[in-house]
Amino acid sequence: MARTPAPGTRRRIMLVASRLFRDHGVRAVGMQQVIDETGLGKSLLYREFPSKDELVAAWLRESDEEWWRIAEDAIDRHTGDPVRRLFALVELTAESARSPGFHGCVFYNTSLEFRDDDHPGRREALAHLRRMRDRLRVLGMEAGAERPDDLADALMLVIGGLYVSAAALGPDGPARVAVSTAETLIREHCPVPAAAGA
Amino acid sequence: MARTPAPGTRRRIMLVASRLFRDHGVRAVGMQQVIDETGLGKSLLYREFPSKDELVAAWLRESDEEWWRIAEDAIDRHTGDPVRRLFALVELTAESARSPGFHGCVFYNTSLEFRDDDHPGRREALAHLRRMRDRLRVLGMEAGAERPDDLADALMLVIGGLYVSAAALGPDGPARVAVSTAETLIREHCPVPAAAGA
DNA sequence: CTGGTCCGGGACCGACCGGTCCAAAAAGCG
DNA sequence: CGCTTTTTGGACCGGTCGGTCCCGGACCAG
Repeated sequence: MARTPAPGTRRRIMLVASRLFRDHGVRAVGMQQVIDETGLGKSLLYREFPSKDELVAAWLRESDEEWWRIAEDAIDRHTGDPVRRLFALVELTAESARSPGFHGCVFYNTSLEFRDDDHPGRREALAHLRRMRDRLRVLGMEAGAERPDDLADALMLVIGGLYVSAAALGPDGPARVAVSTAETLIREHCPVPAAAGA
Repeated sequence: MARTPAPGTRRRIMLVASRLFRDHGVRAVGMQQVIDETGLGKSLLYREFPSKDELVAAWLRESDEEWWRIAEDAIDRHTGDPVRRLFALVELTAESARSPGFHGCVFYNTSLEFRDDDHPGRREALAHLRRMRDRLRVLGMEAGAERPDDLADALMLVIGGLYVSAAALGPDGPARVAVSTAETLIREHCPVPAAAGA
């Protein structure tokens, strides 16, 4: 008998593919390149992922899961302060955009690379973006925003703008005011809880 | 002798290339496709544009020029009202993002497709984005913003977010609050000119 | 008509694309 | 050891990429 169909294989592929897709974009990376950099065989990759499209989709699915693991953790560090919980999500994106070789949000980027709604990668990307929007809306509601939908969408704009402008013009571009801009918008949308005095 | 090296040729190529690149992205469009849809010969295209990279760069250069023609015109429709002049630029981008097959800002998109700083297309794209930032800063200054740089960058975020989110989630996504968000930010940054009374 | 210019577009180039197949090597097991 | 299973990685498939070359026809001036 045989077993051990190599447990770490899938993770190894995903690690390499993730780095390549993130740094260079999906269309700019060939499957041969992924294979070469994993050191694995071609058949092994195509057994794990039946096609490039599926690899892309799986990559975004895992990226989404990882994002929410990190994000919910960051949010949970501010239990009891609903405004800061909302704010944490913006801070997290701003922080990620400050990393050296940053080239934008993989979800936005992939949705732009594949404009056919049937593409599995695009579908995963859009699903993530909708989840972001929803999460912001709920957090905005809990923060007491008068119009949580509007606040969530406004923050989505700031976050999206932060991503693309940091990718294009770097962290010293418009991205530098992202956090303070979000702060302004949150304050505008949330009635002051009469902090200490009034 | 000979002449008439076909005067409208360049424009015809540019028209087709522009539509294809805008709608499908640069990497998704082959030169053969451009040639086929122009109805022109292969040799003619490569005489006018020595390579695809140069065609892309020329496309963005012309798109930039066209943008500023339209934008300055929109701005000039509000002479004497510096706040509305600033606002006009945001309204214009919001309007363009509402067109049916909208797939984002060609400058942001192309800069994301080509991440090598030596790529001529990327260079043109980034140059345009810097011009946007500068123009917003000057308009912000003229509108009496306390910190024109910060206002310009905040508006860049809103505009960038508007583009990507409209491309991904459509005009009913976060893009719908772009104009009102920009309004909020402009008001926040510009000391009220004591409208009528005070 | 003749001579010359311009142009459409197919042949072709080497390279790479995503993907399939398979032979040989490697690794696990008794 | 030998047997089985896994794995490697190259050969190969048809197709497309950007780009070059060039043939034949259209066009025009004389």
